[in-house]
Amino acid sequence: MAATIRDVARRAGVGLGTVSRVLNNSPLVSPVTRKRVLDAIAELRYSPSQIARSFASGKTLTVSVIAPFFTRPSVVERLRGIESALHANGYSLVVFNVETAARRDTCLHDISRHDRSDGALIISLTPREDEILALREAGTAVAMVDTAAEGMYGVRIDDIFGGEVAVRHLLDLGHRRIGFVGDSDEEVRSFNFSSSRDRHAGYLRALAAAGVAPRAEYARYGAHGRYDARVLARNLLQLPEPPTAIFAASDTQAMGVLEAARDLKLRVSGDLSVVGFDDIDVAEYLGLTTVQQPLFTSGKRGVEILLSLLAGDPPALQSEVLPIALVVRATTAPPRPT
Amino acid sequence: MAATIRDVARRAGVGLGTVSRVLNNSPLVSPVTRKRVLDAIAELRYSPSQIARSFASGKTLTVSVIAPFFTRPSVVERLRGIESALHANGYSLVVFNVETAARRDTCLHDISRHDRSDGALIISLTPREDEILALREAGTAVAMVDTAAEGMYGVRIDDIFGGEVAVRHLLDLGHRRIGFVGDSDEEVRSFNFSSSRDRHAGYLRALAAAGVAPRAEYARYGAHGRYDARVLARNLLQLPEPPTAIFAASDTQAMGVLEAARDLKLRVSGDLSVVGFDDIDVAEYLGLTTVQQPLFTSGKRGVEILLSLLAGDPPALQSEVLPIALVVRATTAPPRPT
DNA sequence: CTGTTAGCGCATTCAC
DNA sequence: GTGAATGCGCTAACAG
Repeated sequence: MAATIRDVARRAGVGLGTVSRVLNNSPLVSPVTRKRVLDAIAELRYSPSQIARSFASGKTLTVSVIAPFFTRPSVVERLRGIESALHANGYSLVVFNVETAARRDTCLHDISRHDRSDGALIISLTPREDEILALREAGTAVAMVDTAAEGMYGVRIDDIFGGEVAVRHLLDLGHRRIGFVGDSDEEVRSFNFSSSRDRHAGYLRALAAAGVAPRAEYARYGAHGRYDARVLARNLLQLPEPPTAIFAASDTQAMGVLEAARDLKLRVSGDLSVVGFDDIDVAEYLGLTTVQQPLFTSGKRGVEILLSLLAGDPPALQSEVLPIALVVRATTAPPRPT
Repeated sequence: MAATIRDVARRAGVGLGTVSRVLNNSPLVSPVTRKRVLDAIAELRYSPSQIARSFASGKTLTVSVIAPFFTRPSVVERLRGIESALHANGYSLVVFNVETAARRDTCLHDISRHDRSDGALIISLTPREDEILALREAGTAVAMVDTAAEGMYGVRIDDIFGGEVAVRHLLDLGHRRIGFVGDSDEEVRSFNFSSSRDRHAGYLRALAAAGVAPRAEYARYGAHGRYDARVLARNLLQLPEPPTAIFAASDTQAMGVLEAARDLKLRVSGDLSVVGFDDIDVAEYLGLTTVQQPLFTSGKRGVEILLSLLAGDPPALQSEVLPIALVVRATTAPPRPT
């Protein structure tokens, strides 16, 4: 039914290879021949079979991306950067949404059978050592976005520093009783996320630098999302000596904190200061003070790194670190004088 | 480097076709032979080449989805439903993000070369007649999500009814001066979106049913998103006789309306009632009254429809209509007595 | 510059 | 039940 390259060759009265050359923009074709071929292609409404092409060339012009919870605004924005860069380079994007630990493992395993795609992008998930080994052994081209791992190329931010910046801001405002709401250990472990943990480390570091002793009861962990964060924050705020400020490991969790404040009729920033992380779209709407990171750019850079890997010239830096910035809005202020 | 089916055959001491049969779970293989083959596969760590497989079989086990502005929360949620259903059926998902009219056209055109994928899902975009023709001619399997078009299968909601429900709610509360904020004609035209237009039609219908004469100056259109909606709503609210309620064509635009109210120090719902559409995640956070539609389900159903199409037994209904529901929250109340 | 050839790895006929 | 043979449509390497 559909015309093949052979039909075109016959129609144009040329060899099969010549058509192929025209298709691939080889310079080794005389203008007249090229035109004849192009005419035949147009007349036959020929369109080359991508699968056959991939099969013969070994290249699929497709990249897989493994995205945990791809509905999270921060992930979506990274994906947008990825899709955009990929499309600009003629690549297609196949998406794997990881919402369970089991799927995390199978996805990470499957990409080593580098077959359906030329390479993979891994968002936020850190491969374990054995997985890294398998990937390397299989020779799969991989770029990591928002994480780093031994010997892997990628782009990320300094989450520890980010946490530090957020908490230092609160300290500078005069807060001393500062809470933290982040991802549960279980979640961190089963997916091997690192950002919440690192941001917590930054929180501790900032406290230490200011000579403020951390209190165990001020750090709470739950499933990512508004709902858990809301409960955790409520608990925090009902402590005998509640924190005057809370640093949430993400803007989404910060929203839960804001809800908790609302629940308890606390005024933000009067009674409670809140800092988030990511600067997702709604943060501005909410007037949320947060740590901004270049989400779109991270996806874009991830693609660029992957493409250089595929092209055979790895980037100079293994792990590129993107800049972050504190965005001060309306949810932070000095604590109420006691 | 990687083992092929031939290696496995040799290793197992069987013919090449037998291995293929084992791979495809053909019953025409004796248990002992099957075991021998499976052992060889395991020993060689063989994994069949998907491209070769697709090439030989003509099936790619991949579905393309064309999503306009896939960062919009409503679209993301549909995508999640799509990814989930696709994965459950062993299909991969390749995503095309459409953010310009030009890309809309090329994407819609490209899927007719049904080659890289077995079929396509089109979200929210309505193909024009010539595009439908091309799709049909090419024999591409397509399911539409959130739109409908002559002769195409798909799943959607009744947006006109949805608009009507929203506005009737406002009328029931006693509002008579009701504004509308929706997508600009230009946007609607270049992408061929239909939902905003339909919801506006529902708005008019509800007004008519209540015997309220529509006022041209009460309907404003701009680019989708908070920013334009905010400006439009501000204009609306600064009219000599401003509306007491505004129906926004989407929750995102409703957020812009809420911002406008904040700008003008109007209290929602005291001074102004607001209704959105979609019931995206933040709607609950905002206490936004809105029209809920089954986003995840729409994606899931879209996939199911597409798969039946691919399986050769088209669904009974061409265009399935999903239910919607008014969710009354805190942004609507009776108008202030005059 | 151009035509011809040999596979890419597998599914799918066929004979046996 | 099983093995061998053909071809999917194209690219790449080779002669010319």
